[in-house]
Amino acid sequence: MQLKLAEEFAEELLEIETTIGLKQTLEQASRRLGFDHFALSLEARTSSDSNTGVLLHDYPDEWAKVYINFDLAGRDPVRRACDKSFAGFAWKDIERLVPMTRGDRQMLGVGRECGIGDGFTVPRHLPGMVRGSCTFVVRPDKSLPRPWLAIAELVGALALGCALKTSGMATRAGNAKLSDRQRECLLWAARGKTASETAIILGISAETVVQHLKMARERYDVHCRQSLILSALFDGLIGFGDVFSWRDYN
Amino acid sequence: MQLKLAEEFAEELLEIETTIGLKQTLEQASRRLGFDHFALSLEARTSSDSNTGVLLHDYPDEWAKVYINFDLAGRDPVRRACDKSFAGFAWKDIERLVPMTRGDRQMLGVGRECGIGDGFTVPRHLPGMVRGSCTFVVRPDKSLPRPWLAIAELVGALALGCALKTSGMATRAGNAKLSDRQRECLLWAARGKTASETAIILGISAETVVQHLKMARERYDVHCRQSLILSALFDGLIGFGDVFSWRDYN
DNA sequence: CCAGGCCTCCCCAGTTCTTGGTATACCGCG
DNA sequence: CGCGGTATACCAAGAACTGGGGAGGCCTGG
Repeated sequence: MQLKLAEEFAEELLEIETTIGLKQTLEQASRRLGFDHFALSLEARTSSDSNTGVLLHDYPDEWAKVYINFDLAGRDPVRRACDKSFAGFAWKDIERLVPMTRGDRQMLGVGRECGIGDGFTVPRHLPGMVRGSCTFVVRPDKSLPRPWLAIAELVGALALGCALKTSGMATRAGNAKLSDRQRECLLWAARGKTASETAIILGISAETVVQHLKMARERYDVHCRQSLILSALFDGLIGFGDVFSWRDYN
Repeated sequence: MQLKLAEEFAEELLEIETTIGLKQTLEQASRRLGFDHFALSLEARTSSDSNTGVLLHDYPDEWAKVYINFDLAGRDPVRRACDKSFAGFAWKDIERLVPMTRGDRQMLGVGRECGIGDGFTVPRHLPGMVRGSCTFVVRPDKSLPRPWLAIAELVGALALGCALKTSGMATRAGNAKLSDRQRECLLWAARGKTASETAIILGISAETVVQHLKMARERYDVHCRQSLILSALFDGLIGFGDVFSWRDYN
């Protein structure tokens, strides 16, 4: 019964092309799940110039103004909790995830005065790329619709995926630009190995490793190792897991 | 009906205290959802110490051996796709997320010969801390149980959260921090600039840039530029947006 | 069958990184 | 006030990387 609702939204979300459409769909979804407000934010992992994010919400104007004018984002405990949880969490349970200061509680109190009661936030991260969250909120006089939280989690995740797609931040996978051997050399380079070390690991000549990396740089049209690794990483030709988890073994 | 099953698991997972208990629960869950195998992995991003990772699975021995002995982790497209998706994905759809080489396809073929057919992987990241995934797999002669994937997503996320708690990684201290200047130099390095180019851009001596990068490497306990950039990128100290969107301007 | 891609190996000249130092100056904290 | 952190600057040796060549063998698709 409830899952069907989720599937409906899933189908809807797959067809959405614009952020406006996404907003409307989320608005409807949050109501049908028993919430009063929603908010979706997607931030590109850039520290400088910004403008590459997505922010959709139907919070009361009052609260939005307060939030922006006082730069509350920097001290928002919900945001901090997003960095600590794999799954969606109720705001009531935030203290189990991160320590709360008096100021934090005060901030939530101000929220309540603006019509923001308890909330359920679905956090998602893609390393090096984006941080996102999708939140569903009830008014202060209501409590969270427990039976629907699992569905909210699914809807939130789908909505975030949709936002990622429509925002253009996601790269659609093209064809692999590198040969298998080239990628292998690149992977060891990303793991911090020098050409000669890689040569020993792969059992080939150091010159060959250099050659593979040379060709790889040429294909990506970059002239240094760092850029090569970053490009391949961004393309998905290598992954953080490939690089770091290896490190744990030695 | 299906959601009830998920709630049951949720309750079970909340009470689990040991990784062994988690393994048993996941084993049961995967069967009841219509899968033949499962695998859960949680990797901490520690630069040096402690083996704080978690790896639980009930894959055929044969496949596990092949995977480890041939270092297939380095060319596993599933792992790479984990860095590109907010939500769970079927292996069949991986090509939409990351490019696949011939070697990748070959690898999946070997998997099939070992009894690993299609799979559904739930990826989760906490920036700067851990990356995890929970995978459910069917035998080569079967196809994924479509109606249960949403439930699998929920169960996977809960299991990852449980693993995070029991592994004790959740509380570990944060990551290395860099000074502003160090980060700035690092950023230009990530953009492919040499030390002397960066020096001109920042209006300081090339030697100073070298010094900043030297200190940054020290803090991250890495000995080369590539690793420094990757670490900072994974920790969210810099982002792809910082590197690539800059590139678009010039 | 042949062209083209891939993998392998080699040479060289020039540039850049890495690592080990030393040094001055500023600032905040206890 | 000293201590630690930060930012700046310099030197030198050795390792590593980059960009320019050339060359043979294997396999695959047209």
